[in-house]
Amino acid sequence: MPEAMGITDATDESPAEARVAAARGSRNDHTRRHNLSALLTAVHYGGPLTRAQLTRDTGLNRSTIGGLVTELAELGLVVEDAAAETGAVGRPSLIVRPRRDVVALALHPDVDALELGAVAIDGTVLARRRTSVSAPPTPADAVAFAWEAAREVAAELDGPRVAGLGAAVPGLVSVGGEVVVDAPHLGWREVSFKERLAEALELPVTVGNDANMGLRAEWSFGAARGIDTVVYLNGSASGIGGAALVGGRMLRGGRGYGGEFGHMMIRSDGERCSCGRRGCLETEVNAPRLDAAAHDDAALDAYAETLALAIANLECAFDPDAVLLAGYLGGLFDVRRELVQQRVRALAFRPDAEDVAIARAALGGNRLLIGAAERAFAALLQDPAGTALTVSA
Amino acid sequence: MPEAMGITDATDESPAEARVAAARGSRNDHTRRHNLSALLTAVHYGGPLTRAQLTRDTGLNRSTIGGLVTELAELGLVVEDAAAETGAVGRPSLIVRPRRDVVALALHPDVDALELGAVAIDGTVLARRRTSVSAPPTPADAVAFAWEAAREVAAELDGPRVAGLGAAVPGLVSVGGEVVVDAPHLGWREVSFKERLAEALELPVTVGNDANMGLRAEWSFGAARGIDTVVYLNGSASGIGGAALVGGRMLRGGRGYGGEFGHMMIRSDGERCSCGRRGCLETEVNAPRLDAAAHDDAALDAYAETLALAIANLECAFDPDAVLLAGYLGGLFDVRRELVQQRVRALAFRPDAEDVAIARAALGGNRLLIGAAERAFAALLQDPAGTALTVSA
DNA sequence: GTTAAAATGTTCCCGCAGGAAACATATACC
DNA sequence: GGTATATGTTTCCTGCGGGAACATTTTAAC
Repeated sequence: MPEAMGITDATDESPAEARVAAARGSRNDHTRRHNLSALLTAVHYGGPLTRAQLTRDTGLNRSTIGGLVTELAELGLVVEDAAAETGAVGRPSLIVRPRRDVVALALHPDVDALELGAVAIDGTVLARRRTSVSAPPTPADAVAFAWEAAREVAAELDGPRVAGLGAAVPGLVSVGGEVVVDAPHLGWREVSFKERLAEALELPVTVGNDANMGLRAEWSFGAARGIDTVVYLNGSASGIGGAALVGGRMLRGGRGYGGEFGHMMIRSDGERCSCGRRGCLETEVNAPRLDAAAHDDAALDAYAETLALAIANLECAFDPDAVLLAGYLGGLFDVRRELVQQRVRALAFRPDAEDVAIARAALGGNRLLIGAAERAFAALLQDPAGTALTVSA
Repeated sequence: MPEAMGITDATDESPAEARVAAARGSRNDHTRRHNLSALLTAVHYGGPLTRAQLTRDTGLNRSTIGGLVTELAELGLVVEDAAAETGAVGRPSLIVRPRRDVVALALHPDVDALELGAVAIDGTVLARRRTSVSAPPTPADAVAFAWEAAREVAAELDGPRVAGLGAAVPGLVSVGGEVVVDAPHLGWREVSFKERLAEALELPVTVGNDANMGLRAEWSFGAARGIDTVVYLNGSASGIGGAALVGGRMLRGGRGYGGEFGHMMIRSDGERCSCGRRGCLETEVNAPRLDAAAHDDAALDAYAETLALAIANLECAFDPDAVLLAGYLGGLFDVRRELVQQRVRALAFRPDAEDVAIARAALGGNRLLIGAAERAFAALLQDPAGTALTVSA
């Protein structure tokens, strides 16, 4: 886990971490929880690891690692395999891997389809169900689909143990995920989606914005793996969704509405946007316009320039280590890669602009499922011994 | 410390917290360090607190608090006073207060002056030295001034114990504070300011951007006290400095150049900025222009409108709980308060825009000294027993 | 004034967590 | 087959916080 070393610690840059520390005393068993979490998290992100590797990574004692791994195995979260052929001198170390029958469900209600997946704790999508819909689904549609698809998926996987369900919703979600405040393309407003899903499925549910889920997935297993300062822009039929990771923390904002980069003003004389302002990025560069310009080089150049301006503005605010483009913005970047990079460098305010990697997102159609599942796994990863799994028959 | 409760925890929104957990095992004595830190931090931010209050706030046992407070007292960091008259039933609880002879030095080199202050661990500025300069000071000037002023201040305070020195520099500072990459108004480029200060003063030194230091101060003892999602804009002779607190974490960016909101594009047909782009906020609204418009209502209205547009853009990205304005932007806000608030609401993309408090920063001339000192205290607050103090005679 | 009640400080002992060392085991190399 | 090396396992130790019992200091009641 060398990438983890780059994260700034609390002393350095996080005043609030220090203040929150004042509010919570620490008991002795917190240590155990923390270390169990550390190990499960390590094999979650790092794939199968030997006990020896875990010992080195954590700095803990061999004997301590032994006890911790045994506890995780007894909890049914990991298995230990005999070592493979390594060719190294010495007793081969046991390989610790997460059990793939521990899964999270991921739900993605969108304008034209409903999709549910079961994702193993190692990040692989084990099963999925998808239904196209002619009209945007209502919350009730989505709950009913989730219930049915969850049953089918559980049967297909032969009784997985489910950590919870994560839902990626294209719209504004309140900061705790309780309420879908406004999902314009779905037509949802002030919907207690989390509660309704939890009641129907009898699972722990987390609901979040789709762009945040997408970035989470890319950070966990995709193009932003282990990079903790990232700006993410996703172009879809429902506009441009944005998200950012700031020093390893997901930008959410006070009410949960942060990261709406699609509505950053990019041309003060631009067209009026549905949000009431002028020249928002998603009004200037959107799917219909790009489709229309598919074979118009000059128009594509202009859109690339606009995208570059947006990226330069975001770099100015966030100074990210990576800018990730997904959806049709990823497509535009593919056909105007050089131009975008060159213009971003020219427009960049800061030195070392070439250090910022602009890249297309990697996970494709699995992105939202993986991200939402990641979100659902978070509680288990943080407290492996204290988080119950639901055996789904 | 009720304000601390609003901070989102790692499960909720901070994927990287989880991953870094994997990289560091926890030993048993980490608990002790954490709890010592919690207590010292509590009295640092919360002022004098009784042991009983600490017991309630931390959830720790009375006996544990007793041991911890005794250790902090033996370290010379706090003193225990007999209780004041409370009128409450029961044995009066001892009052724990930080010792005011524990100080941090704060240095602020600016275009027209050099300033150094000694700030006690309770946040009060105990002593200061200031020198006006006719030309921007060189790094050598600043180091020489710091050395001399530190000696004078130490003499005045009769041998304080110094946690370190923090410097607030108006310019880009690399992420670890090692290098002042570019401070255009000072004319500093690629200066190893931290190392030079540390060698001259023989103290632990931290160097940071002035806007970050300002926001840190406001978060600790000013208008953003305990608010963990904040956008900060400071207008000064050297342009507009920006900073942001994102979920309690200071926005710094991958190289330390984050938060440069002064160079956010605000008018695509605006004037060319020194950074090469057009219509940057600090080109559109700056000190000379505001001075010239001091008695021109229409011009002031226009500048207020531009400021509102910038705030709306920032709200769109950050969804802050508070927007803090300092320097001449605070002045503009004072004379066009209603207009700015009304225009921000009208331009806001999100619902509940009225929840966002726009306010003028509070700490005035002490802000940078307090912020830089806070930064210097951070190591001591995080590890009270493991951080040495320098006795300054 | 005396006594009771309440809140807090202090002391002593316990359980739990990780560390360290000794020992056991499994591989490669000679 | 013996040795060096790396790792798993066992045992004992230290350190930390919790809890109970006791001591102390105040207010309230009579």
